[in-house]
Amino acid sequence: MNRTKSATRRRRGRGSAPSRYEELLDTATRLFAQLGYERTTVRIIGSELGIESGSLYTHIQTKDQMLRDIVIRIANLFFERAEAAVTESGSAEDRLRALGRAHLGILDEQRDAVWVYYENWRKLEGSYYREIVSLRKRYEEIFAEVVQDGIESGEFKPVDAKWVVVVLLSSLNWVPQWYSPNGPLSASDIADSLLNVLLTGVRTTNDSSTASRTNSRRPKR
Amino acid sequence: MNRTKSATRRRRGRGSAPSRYEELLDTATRLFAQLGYERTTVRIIGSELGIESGSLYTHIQTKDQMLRDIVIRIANLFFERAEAAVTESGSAEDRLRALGRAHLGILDEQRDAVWVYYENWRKLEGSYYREIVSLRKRYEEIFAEVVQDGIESGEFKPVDAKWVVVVLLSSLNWVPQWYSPNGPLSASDIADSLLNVLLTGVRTTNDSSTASRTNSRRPKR
Amino acid sequence: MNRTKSATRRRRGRGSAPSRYEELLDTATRLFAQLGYERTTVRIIGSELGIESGSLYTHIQTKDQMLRDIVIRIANLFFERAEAAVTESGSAEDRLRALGRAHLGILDEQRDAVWVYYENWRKLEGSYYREIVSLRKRYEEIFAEVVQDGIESGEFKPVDAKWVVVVLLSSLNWVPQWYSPNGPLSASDIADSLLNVLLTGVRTTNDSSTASRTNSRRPKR
Amino acid sequence: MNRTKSATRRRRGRGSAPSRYEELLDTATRLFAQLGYERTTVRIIGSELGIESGSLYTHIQTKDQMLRDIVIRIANLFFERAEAAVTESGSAEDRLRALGRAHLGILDEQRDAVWVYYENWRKLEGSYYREIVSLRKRYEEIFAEVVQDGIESGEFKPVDAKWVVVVLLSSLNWVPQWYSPNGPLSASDIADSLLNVLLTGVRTTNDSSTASRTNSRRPKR
DNA sequence: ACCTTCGGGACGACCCGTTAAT
DNA sequence: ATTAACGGGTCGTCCCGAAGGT
Repeated sequence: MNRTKSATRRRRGRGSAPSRYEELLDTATRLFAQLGYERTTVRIIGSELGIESGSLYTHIQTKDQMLRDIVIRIANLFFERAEAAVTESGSAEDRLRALGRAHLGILDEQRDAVWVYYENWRKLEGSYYREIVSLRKRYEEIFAEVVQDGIESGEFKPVDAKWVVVVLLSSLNWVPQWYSPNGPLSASDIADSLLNVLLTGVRTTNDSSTASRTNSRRPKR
Repeated sequence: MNRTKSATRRRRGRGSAPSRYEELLDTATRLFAQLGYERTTVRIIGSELGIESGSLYTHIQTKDQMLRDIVIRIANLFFERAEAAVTESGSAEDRLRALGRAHLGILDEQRDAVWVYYENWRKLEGSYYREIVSLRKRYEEIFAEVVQDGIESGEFKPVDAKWVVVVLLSSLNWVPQWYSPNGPLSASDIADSLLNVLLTGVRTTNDSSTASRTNSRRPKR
Repeated sequence: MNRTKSATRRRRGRGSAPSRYEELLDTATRLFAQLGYERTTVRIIGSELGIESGSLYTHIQTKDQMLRDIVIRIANLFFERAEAAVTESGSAEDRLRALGRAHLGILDEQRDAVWVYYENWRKLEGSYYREIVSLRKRYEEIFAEVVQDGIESGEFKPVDAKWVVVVLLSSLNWVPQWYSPNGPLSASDIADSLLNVLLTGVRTTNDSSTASRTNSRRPKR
Repeated sequence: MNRTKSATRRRRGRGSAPSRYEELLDTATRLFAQLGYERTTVRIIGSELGIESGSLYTHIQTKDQMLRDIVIRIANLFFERAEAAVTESGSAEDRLRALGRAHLGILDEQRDAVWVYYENWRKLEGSYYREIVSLRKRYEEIFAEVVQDGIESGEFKPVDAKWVVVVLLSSLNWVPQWYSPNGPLSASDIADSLLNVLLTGVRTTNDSSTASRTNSRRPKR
């Protein structure tokens, strides 16, 4: 309980008492992350909060409304932080790094909620699902534009922006799968390390013809 | 159903009729992938096969034993194919490309099973879970060794092999999230495109000092 | 709500403000009539009144005490009005018509409460149930006495008073099942129309022997 | 259990084994009649049948589907029997008596189901509700036509057919409220007694002017 | 060998009438 | 009058087993 409250407080800033619903949502988030949405019963959520499962329904409408709330909040947060990150002027590389740090910063702050988001967003129904799909698409476009900018300005090689975005977002999105918050690496460290690899590449010789060689043997879409 | 049966036959080769259990497993795999494990009831599986749910239990022990079977088979398959891929001699790059193609080739062949694997391996209990963890670890090591080889032979830059593996495996593992089998891209295409980005990098100038710069400014969480 | 309040005022007369309890009871009555007792939750009643369900319990003891109150009031009202109707002197027919008008007049004034009464009186427990049974019995006796009077005075045919009462009370009791207050018929109209049928009969020829004929042929079952 | 089975057998005739569903429906009917639909839980139904509540759902879809089934069957039965009753030729009176006997005959055969029908038909949803409304309307029309025939042939007085039907159907519909199957009266007895009252009337003098007198003295609401 | 029928028994989400603290 | 909760209920669904039919 202490943990829950302090987490809420941290997120919502000092002084403002977190509403009971926010506390429930925090607990639910943690449990959904630990056990999975389906395996987390309302009884478990209740007992974690020290109340009966029925009492939950003083504050929530349905279990899946909680999931929706968690998912939509995070999807919006990703989008907003990304927008904020690219408004800062700077080189394409700087902005890409800002995007990476913003992305993993959210993971750092809201680990459980992010995990719940990744695992469950496809389960949302109808309009909620479509809203998420749309947000995810616009999120990708923010990345793609930065890469495109870099290519056009000559800062980046004339690669296919799409594949760069795929590699970058894959790397970022996969982090929750292996990242342990107690490890020595901060979110920024990871973002920079991943970007270093992506930006620098691996091959010693700058044989840029290789790309076209391998790519050329398929007519492409 | 035709699709299911022929898929089974293809996989088992030699025209041998698939056992009833294999048919059940194929159907279950498809449903677990479509609906999720928890939302797939034994009644749904049965009705998809044209039998009652109770009749399933002539062939299986429990529902989660089916899941175990699917997951473990795929985990082993990934490992075996990777091992096979690196025994072929060749440059580090060639072997890395072979690993990528092998990885995505499995996705191509067994899309549903692979998805089920990704989504559910963490749910396995005790020794099964540990078996998977171990297989995944050894799988990563195969990748790491190739990268390390490349670095030592001078074929690759003296980067941190770990991060290269992270980026590569992330990119590969994330493919199921966006890959549509009806699209114009084959598994090999994708593997090569991803590797091109990784090997070549993005930045025009090879300012390798950037890495240390950005990494050094760590205040930490 | 306006409707409810004015209805209450009308019923209690003398301009005295209806107590809060009366307001609750009016709202509950309306909801019990619309949704049925079981389907009307205390939360619905509260929200209709603009308060929380818990706040209801400042005014009431239990939900079923409200039901009791509604039912008993109506049962008493039926009885009292019937008693008042027969004290007026007049022919048996006049008194029967007065009874009919009184009965349907209550329906007109307190449609919802009457409906609640009909639908739920059997659910009352123990002494409350017995009280209602007794009131209903005495109510019937008032009707039976008037019919008996009419027979003995020669105003009515020498029929079995019991069956006359059954037909009359059935007709009156069934009115709520089809009566719409917005229709063109007043309670008095209906009472008179029903009594006209009952008093006059349907058959053209006054073959009073028919009654015994049909009744006599039956040992049956 | 014995009671249930024999009741089923009686209705379905000898030899044909009643399906399990029919048995459940019989038990549910009895309980719905005794306790009311809302107060009859699936657990009670199960325990009455000697099985767990969950096992009920091998045979039924939902609790309210059982209610629907009971109600619709009875509504149809009323309609079919009425249609059969009027196809027999005879005087209007004969046909009216046949209708009355048919109506109460159903009550006699299926007391509980009829009661459940009366108490719950309004709770059916959407199309089911509309189906019942329609059946009830056509049922009334059968009665109205017979009365109209009687009037036109001169067998009945030139009264308003509508009110005759109201009185007759009210009397018949109200019977379940007071009828005890163990009493000395058969369904046919009751039907005939009610019809005697209705056909013969109560008033000694056949003063047919009364109707207009009483009706005219009210201007209407 | 394969399937059906019938069932067990636990548990799912959710809702009930009601109370205590404020 | 509110807010939060209780505690036991609701219907419905789950996975699984056993008996028996072919």
